[in-house]
Amino acid sequence: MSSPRSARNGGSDGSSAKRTPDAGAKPAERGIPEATVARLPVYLRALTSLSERSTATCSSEELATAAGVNSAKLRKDLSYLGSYGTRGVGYDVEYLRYQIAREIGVTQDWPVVIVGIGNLGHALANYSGFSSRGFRIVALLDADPARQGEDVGGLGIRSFDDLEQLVEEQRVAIGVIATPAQAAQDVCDRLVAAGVTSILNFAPQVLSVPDGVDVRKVDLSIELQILAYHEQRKSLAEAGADLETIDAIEKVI
Amino acid sequence: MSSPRSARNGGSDGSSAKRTPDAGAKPAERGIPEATVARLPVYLRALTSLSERSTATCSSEELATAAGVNSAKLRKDLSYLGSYGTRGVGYDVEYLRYQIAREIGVTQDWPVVIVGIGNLGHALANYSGFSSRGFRIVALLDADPARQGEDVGGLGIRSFDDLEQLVEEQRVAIGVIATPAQAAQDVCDRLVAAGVTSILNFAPQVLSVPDGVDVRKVDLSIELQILAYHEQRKSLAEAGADLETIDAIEKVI
DNA sequence: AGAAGTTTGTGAACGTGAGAACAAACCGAG
DNA sequence: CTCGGTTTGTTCTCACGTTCACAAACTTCT
Repeated sequence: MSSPRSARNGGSDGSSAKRTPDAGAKPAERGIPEATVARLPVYLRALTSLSERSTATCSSEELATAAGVNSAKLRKDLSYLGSYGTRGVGYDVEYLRYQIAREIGVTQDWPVVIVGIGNLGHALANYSGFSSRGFRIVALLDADPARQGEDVGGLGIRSFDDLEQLVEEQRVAIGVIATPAQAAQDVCDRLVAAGVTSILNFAPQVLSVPDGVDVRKVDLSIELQILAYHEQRKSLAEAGADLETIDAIEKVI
Repeated sequence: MSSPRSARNGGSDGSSAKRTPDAGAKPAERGIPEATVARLPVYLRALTSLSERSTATCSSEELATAAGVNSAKLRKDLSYLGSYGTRGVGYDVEYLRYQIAREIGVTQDWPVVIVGIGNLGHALANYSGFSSRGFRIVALLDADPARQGEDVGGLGIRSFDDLEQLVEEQRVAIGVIATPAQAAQDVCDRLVAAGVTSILNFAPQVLSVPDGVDVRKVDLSIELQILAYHEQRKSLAEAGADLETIDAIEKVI
């Protein structure tokens, strides 16, 4: 895994983007475990929800329930950020919310470009959850001239050739790929060359990127297939048969 | 976690749906590790791609590269399914592809309902990756009468009230939720009551379901936030400053 | 047939994550 | 001020996942 161009995918649960274990020189470098990082946005959302209901403080138990995890895990996750709670009392909702937002980095604004404005691209462009959480879509790009000029969610679709200029001018660090699979790697290469260092990939395609670039993938059909696996097991189990036997028989066939 | 209605979310990397550890009576029960299950669809896709290029056999190294993992992990994953390779030679592409497809359960056809046909629902309904991989969308449901009747990808949008009848008649086991967050739990409850036992949730909302029901979530803004976290660390590191110091200073403020 | 070269499958070491349990710290009542 | 109740932060243990390393098994060449 020391090639200059290694795919940074894998991980334990479908989508992922692990940083190289030894990204820095120091051994620990105050690193928050990846599993915890993935849960922080969930806590943030739960806190926002509590805040909207004018809740001033909450216990780890309440917050954990709202976030769908157990309280021990929650407390351990929060302990990586620091000691922001008060024993015997709980957490101040607003304070904790700000601390998590700061740790994730969503107190600042992140400009984002979306490439590939098909069905999915349209949905992403219209998704309000981005702007409300520190992300600002600065451009919608598509290689197809027929689509260019069309207005989607208040933004015009522009040529993919505008990419380099855009990234430089607006300091875009995050790109979203919503193109067909066969175009994904080329688009990815252009994004990286233009200076994008974080990519969210919706195309069903393994992307290979140089070190220092993070890729996370969201793959709809993979999620369904994982569900299908469990569903199949359920129906087999329901049939009251011994799973090993069935598998053994099927394999012989 | 023994409540009759426990949220089955969490997991190490964003989206997930762990089964209860002791789902069956036996200790092992030929269970394939969850992390492996999540990668099988990736291998399946890589094999399909190789097959389309008329490749008859491949080594674990080749397949691993195509799937974006390292070869040791690939071999270990495949070893949970059985011994389908030949030492000194590699794997027969077609044979292995069928074995993985059978293990996942995509050799059969899975009827799927999609609830909530907004922007995202439209995109999902038009996504060709479902049908080509063993999933058949049997209905698009929406509670909004204004949307009902509209044709999306060859299917008419129907009333959400048709759900129960549909699930029974077509033996639907998998449901996709693409509604706004505030409707998600209600829709989820209706789906479960109707007999759906696997749910793919796109709404930014923690769902609570009874035991025996699997939920996987796909959350776009969470993925972006995870990227933002790493992006922030990158820019701090690039500034050449000691991360601990910066964090310490910011926290005092 | 035997030797040399490949490649799989797996045992063992290592690292990471989850959960239980508990001491430390805080609040409020008396 | 002290005591009892509450809740956090942390330690310890166990389970899971990843990676290394190598024997077993196969092919090919001589």
